[in-house]
Amino acid sequence: MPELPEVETVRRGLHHLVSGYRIVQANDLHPRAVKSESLAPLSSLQGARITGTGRRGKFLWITLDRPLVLVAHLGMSGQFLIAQKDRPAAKHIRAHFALKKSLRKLDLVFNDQRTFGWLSVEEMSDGVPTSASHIARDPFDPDFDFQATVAKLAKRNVRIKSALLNQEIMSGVGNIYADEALWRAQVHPESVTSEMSAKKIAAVIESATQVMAEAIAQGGTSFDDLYIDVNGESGFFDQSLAAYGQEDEPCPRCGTLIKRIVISARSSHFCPRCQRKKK
DNA sequence: TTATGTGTTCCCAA
DNA sequence: CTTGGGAACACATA
Repeated sequence: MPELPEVETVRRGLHHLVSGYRIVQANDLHPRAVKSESLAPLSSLQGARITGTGRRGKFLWITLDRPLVLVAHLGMSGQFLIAQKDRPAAKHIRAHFALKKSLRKLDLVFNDQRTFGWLSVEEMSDGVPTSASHIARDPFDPDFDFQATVAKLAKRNVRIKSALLNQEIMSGVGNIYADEALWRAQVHPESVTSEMSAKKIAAVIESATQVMAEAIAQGGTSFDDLYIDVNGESGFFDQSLAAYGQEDEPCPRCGTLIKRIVISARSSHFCPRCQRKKK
């Protein structure tokens, strides 16, 4: 399931490959492919030219030469793929776009095994599509307010792991990068935010930003071919994971075996020696 | 057959 | 009204 680094990898790929192309044809191929709140069906985008891309947290959008955007959320398994002859056809295609730029033609598909992802046609409001208006800025947003985010976390009464997954406090972090950020900051995932020092909270945000920046540089994390970019390529950050998915493997910092616990129905991986609740 | 999964939203209780 | 926790959503794989 794509988190910010994977969504950003997809956005960059799309930006590079489809900017300037005109949507010749657009069709949804599954009843849940397009959000019910969508202002219009995908077919209404026929004739529009793609001018660029945008992202906040895990929400992604394609801008057009009209006052509407095509918004996408990849959910747990959504993919944008450029069809290529030498690649087997994707098995869960939910939407298809035929694109054209002078004599060049491209087929862009939205593929999604688990159908938690969606597309929708929306208006922009305050710099983001309406469906993302409740999503907090991510740490790569030029207007991200670091101190305000520390303060917001400090007054919550939740476990830090849950707070990191809350996209209304700070967006972009999912289960993988939450575990990695906490490992780097040496914070126990069950530490309660209101009991943490501002310095510790700041360290967690800094670690999250740093680990996501490194992951973007590696093209994201791919465990299997569920996460791949628009060209079908996997990212390499899985080789750099210190905690996530490393149950019973030695902590890269101290050698203690990484432990797995469940916090609000999600797996959390941490080092029981260097991530203590009291610190 | 059962457990698990990179996410979000909705419902309920405090 | 606000906040936090858990279930639900759907499908594939181990």
